[in-house]
Amino acid sequence: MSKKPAKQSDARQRILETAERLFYADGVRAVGIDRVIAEAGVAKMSLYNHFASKDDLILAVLEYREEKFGSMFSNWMERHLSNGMNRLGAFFAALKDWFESPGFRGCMFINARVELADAKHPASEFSTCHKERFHAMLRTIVEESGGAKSIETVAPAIALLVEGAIVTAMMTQSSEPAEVAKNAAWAMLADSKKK
Amino acid sequence: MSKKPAKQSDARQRILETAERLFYADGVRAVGIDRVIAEAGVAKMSLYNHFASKDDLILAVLEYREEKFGSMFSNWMERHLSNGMNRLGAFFAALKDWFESPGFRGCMFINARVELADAKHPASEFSTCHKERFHAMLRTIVEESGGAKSIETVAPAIALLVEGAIVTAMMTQSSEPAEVAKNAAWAMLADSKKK
DNA sequence: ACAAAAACAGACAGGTCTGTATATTTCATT
DNA sequence: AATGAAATATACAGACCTGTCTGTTTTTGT
Repeated sequence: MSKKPAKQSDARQRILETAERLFYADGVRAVGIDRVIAEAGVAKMSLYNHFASKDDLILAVLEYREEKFGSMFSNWMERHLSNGMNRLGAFFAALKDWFESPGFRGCMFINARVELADAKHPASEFSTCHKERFHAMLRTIVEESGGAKSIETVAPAIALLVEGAIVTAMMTQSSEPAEVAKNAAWAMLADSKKK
Repeated sequence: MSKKPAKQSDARQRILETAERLFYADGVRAVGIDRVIAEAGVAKMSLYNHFASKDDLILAVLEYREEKFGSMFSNWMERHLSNGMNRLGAFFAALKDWFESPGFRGCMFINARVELADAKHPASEFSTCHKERFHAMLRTIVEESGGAKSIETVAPAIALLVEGAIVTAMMTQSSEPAEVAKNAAWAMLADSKKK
């Protein structure tokens, strides 16, 4: 008995989605609470009932972003996988899809880390942890795609290529870095197999 | 006759140096004009006599930063070059020196681009141009260091490695990415020569 | 239908921000 | 010593920021 409330608050979800959109587009510092509640269509007290402070909201948004971005990226990859592409190829194709998606402005976790400046800020620490998880995922893809002997050196190098591609795509507003990174990663993998 | 003033304003230089330090450490949005003038020891009107607005100051600081960072990086490289290292090796050694320098917080131009969000902001456009210049310099180093046949593909890939290393070093507060990038760059160059 | 929880609206406090205005002081050159 | 440019100190306007407080209305579970 007793169906637990179970229905997560509606206002909370609207706040998260709106804040993610605004924070990503304009930056966590540039966007004020007033703008979030106005565009989310909620009362200020609703926000402060769900989140202790703006810093708390930023952290919650990043947690939400990790999930949403993860499934978005998975979807892109799935589409390429179902076209017969191998996993690493699908990864870089998805990377390109991301760079070309409307409103692309780089990696939200890097951006938050830069904007907050404080390495001890919970959102900063979460961002660093997200990068670890992202690189671990990339590493399994590399493992599965090429039987590289020296995975210990190849995977971190490919991670750098990907991070560099993200930043360069953001700076130049171009998806070309995805191609450059893909080709370099392939060459590295092929080279690693030869040895 | 008439020795032109010739002596560049003292206050202006103090403002630039102080603003560069604060903007780099805490971010251009987090640091207010009041803090800049307080730590520079100048009057507010002195700042607004030399710079039309804060946006104008940010741009001037980035121009100043490009020069200062360029000579700092050159000095690091020179030291390694005089130890018999080749140019690309010296580049990555200098990169590591930078990562380990006190107060390292990534690339100021990337950071400014992220914080300002607006791609049309003069400081954003300057940052993008700086990256072009930086990558052009890196390309000549790659050309001189290895007789890579396929410089057209190797140089941009190494640029991605470097950008990725900068961002990852900033996120993880570690200089290890410099090593990873160096080894990957060497492997790519060696591979390129084989063909 | 009723009581409790949640969301709403809106004012407000206290602080910070950029940029301006005003009036005084320092200082190099003549 | 006189003059004019530059730097100074300080106050202020107007906007924005986070977070709180006080009520009212809507929704929800029993």
